[in-house]
Formats: sequence, C-alpha cells, structure tokens
Amino acid sequence: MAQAIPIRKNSPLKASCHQCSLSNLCLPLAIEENELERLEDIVQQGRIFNRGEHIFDQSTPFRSCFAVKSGSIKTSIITEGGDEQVTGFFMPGELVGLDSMSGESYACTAKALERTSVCEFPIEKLEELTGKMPELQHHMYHLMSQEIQNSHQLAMLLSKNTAEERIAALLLSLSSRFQRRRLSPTNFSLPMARNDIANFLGLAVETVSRVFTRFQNQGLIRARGREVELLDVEALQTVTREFSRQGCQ
Amino acid sequence: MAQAIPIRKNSPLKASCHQCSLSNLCLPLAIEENELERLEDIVQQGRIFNRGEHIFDQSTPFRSCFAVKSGSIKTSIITEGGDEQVTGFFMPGELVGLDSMSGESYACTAKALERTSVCEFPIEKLEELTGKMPELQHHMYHLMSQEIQNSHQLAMLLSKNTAEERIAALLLSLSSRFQRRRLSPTNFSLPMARNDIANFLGLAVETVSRVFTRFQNQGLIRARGREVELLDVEALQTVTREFSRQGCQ
DNA sequence: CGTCCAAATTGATCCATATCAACCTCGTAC
DNA sequence: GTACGAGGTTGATATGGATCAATTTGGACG
Repeated sequence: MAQAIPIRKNSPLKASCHQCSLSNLCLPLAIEENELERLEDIVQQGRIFNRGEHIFDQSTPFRSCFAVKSGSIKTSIITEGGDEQVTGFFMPGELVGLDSMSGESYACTAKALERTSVCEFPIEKLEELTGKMPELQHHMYHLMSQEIQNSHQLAMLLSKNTAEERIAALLLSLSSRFQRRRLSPTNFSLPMARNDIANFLGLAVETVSRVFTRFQNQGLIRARGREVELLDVEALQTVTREFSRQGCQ
Repeated sequence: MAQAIPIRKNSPLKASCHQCSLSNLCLPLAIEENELERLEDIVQQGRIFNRGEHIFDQSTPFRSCFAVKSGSIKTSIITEGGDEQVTGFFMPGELVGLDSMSGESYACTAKALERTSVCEFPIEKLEELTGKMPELQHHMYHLMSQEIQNSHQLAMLLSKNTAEERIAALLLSLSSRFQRRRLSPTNFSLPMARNDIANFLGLAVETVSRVFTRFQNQGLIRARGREVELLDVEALQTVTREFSRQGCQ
C-alpha cells in the first residue's frame, strides 16, 4: 500500500497530450495540434501520489513544474517556526510550481490531497521550448501573471473581508473550476479538510465550521462533511460582493 | 506645472541602459554587455509622472511593462464598490505590470507616489525579444515567480501576523531594498503615506500610527512623519519572526 | 506670516473572530 | 461488532484591532 504502483518503467512513459481530456485547460491549449508533439517530447507522464504524499517540498531542488492530471494538490509554505500557510489548491489542468522559478529549491511544499497523478515538465526543457514557441511562451507569461493576480485576490480577501465572504469566495472559486472541467458547479466534493480551508483563508477551524452551518441554516448550501451542494449561487455571489471573478485559487 | 516636461520628442528617446545606474537591478542585469543594445532598441525612456498621476489604471489596455527609474509607484486594485487594496510598492529598478500579462487591460492601477520617471517596455516587443534571448526569458520567469512569492508572503503576513509584525516586516523590506540601491538601510524616507501602509497591510490607519509610536517608545525606530530611522534592526527582525527574507514587496 | 485642508496622532469603546474546552461523528483496525 | 483517533461541530469567553471621535501637525498657498 505504501508501495507505489509500478507505472514508471525505466524510460518514462511518453505523454499523450493528444488523448488527454485536459488538453483544453492545460499547457496544450496554447499551441496548435500539429505542434503538440514537441510538448509531448519533454513531458514525463504518469507519476502517481497517494493522499498525503509530497510531490516536492521546500528542500527539494527545483527541477520541474507539474500539471495535475487527476486528484488535487495543496501548496503551502512552512516557516522555520513550523507554521504553515496554505498558498493554493490545484485541480486537474492546473500547473504547480510557477512560484518556484526564481530559486534553487521549491518555494513551497506540494502535497497530494487525495490519490493524484501528475505530468512533469522539466524546467530546462520547458524554457528551451518556450524560447522556440512564442505562443507557448506567451501562455507561460499568462499563467504566471494569473497566479500573481490570484494571490493578490487572496491578499485582498484576507485583509478586507469577513469570514463569510472569504468562504463564499472559496466555494464559488471551486465551483467555477469544476465547471471548467464540465463537472457540476453546484454539487461537488471538497478535496481539502476544514483545517486546510481555515489555514488558506486565515481563519480558525471553528470559524469555518460555524460559517458552514450558518450558510446551511440560511439555505445557501447543503454540506455533509466534504460533500457540498450550492443551493443559492446568486446569494453566495452577493455575500462575496466584489469577488465574482474567478479569483482566489 | 500641469504641463509635462518636454522631454519626449516626436520619436521617443532611445534609452541608454548602458549609462543607467540601475542596470544591475533592472532587466539589463540578465544579459551580456554586448547584447544590451537589443534591449535598448525596444525601450522607451523618459516618461515622467508627477505625484498622484496614474501610470495606468484598470481600464487602460495593457500594452507595456514599466521599470521604475526614479521615484516610486503604488499599485492597487480598485473594486466595483470603490474599495482599494494596495498590492505593492515599486522602487527604482523594479518592474511594474507583470500581473497584467494575462488580460486585455491592466489588472491594477499604478500611481506615482512622488515625482517618478519610468522606462517603458512594450510587451509585444519584449516577448519577441525574450523569445530570442534565453537569459532574458529566464529572467522574466524569475521576476514573475518572485512576484508570486512576494504576494504569498504578503498573504501570510495578513493571515498570520499581528499589526506589529506586519509593520516590522514592511520596514525591513524597504530597508533591504534601499540597501540594494546602495542607500542607507537604516535611514530613509517612506515614499508612501500611513494610509497606504495601512491599506497594504490590512490595518486601520490608527493602528499603524499606534504601532509606529510604540516602536518609537521601545527604541526600535525613530520616526518623524515619513522620515524613518531604524535604530535596532535585530529587534525588528525578532518582531517579524519568520519574515527575515526579502519578502513582502 | 497666517490660513486652510489633508494627514497623522491619541483616546474610548465595541465587535468579529480567536481561543479554550467539551463533545460528536465517522472511517478504520482489530 | 467494538474501540480508537482524527476530523468536525458547538458553546463560552477573551482580545486585538476596528471604529468613532477629538485633537494636533504640517505642508501648500495666498
């Protein structure tokens, strides 16, 4: 069980972005069908992590970015004091590691929230490729810029909004990300624990719990453990006021 | 006075990064002396803004990134409700606009905090150039990644730290940025108002004021208006606990 | 040199959320 | 099935910083 599924042969599996259902979300979306092979050439596919396993941590030398294929990932910064700050949740089609492209080691720790498979993009090869493919380079700038914006939105949430507003914003963000993947935007299962939500949003677990039940009593959501149903999206949007955009990853 | 100084001729001045004292901080730091010309070819130099003038705002179509040459810039997001969230302060040698590379318009509003001159990098030309110059591309990734990290640090500050810790962290960040420019790290003048500090750090102005006087009474700093002297850097670092790195831009 | 307005400081009070504590629930192991 | 422990919920209390209000300072300008 602790044993990894032996999916990796000696030579890593060549990825087939062509067949991947996420190709319209992930890096391939930036490039033409006929150029896809060049990306496939550098990708290593098929690494699988069990819940709780680290994809990398802050002492790992930075080598690669990772695209989530299935499952989900939590990134966080661990301080010397042992405090943790969750910096993001990553779902299928999203790219992890963009915050680490300025140092020798990863800038954060990435942990699988459930059984998760990823595609690995070795950074040197990726940079080489983006140098040759302007659309891909443009897309990388786009993604990184978006991550800056997400983080600014989070900062805004943390400094200006109440507990209810923060949680409503998170629920809506998750909702729209499920929708992008053609899954139900109103009926999904949270990949993360209350604890992670609390940490991410700068709240105490107890507060998160209370807000969930309050929302439930007001008929905005129905929640049983990690199972969530959004009953009144409009009202949630009203709660968040200025956070209708996709914000807050 | 409202009239701009007529430094811009019909054809914009060609920049001379060669002679610029900031070339070891700004984009030129990434490239070889003999390739500098290619960067100079695309830069427009010499735009000057008076205190309070906008370099761009959220309705401006995104065309360029800007390097601060002298003075300083505040960026902020203005919500529909009119709320403002300051997202960063930018000092000479730093690049503004990296968060806007994923949309049609700028993602934030940039305002000169004092008389400020900037160099303009038209984004299309810059992307074209980074496609041809791997080191420059690498440096762009580096800068964007760093901005993500800064923003994460800010989020951390906002969600986990007390008013005192936040302010100490900001003072130390400014200090190290002055030091990079070979200015005094202990004796400088704040480019921003208390109000901007408060907004940036998610505090009320009154709280900022109180912490400043408390620090003063404890002998950590000496402050008269915007003039600040750090008397006990060690102690300030202790206050911030886990924020010794350059964090929090 | 006085006037005026924005910025900054100081004081008093209040509130949202943290904290502390107890209890419940559910999945897993035996 | 029963026991156990982590995760989640609920209640009672404490508190850091927001808010409201009043005052002071300082810079721009006539």
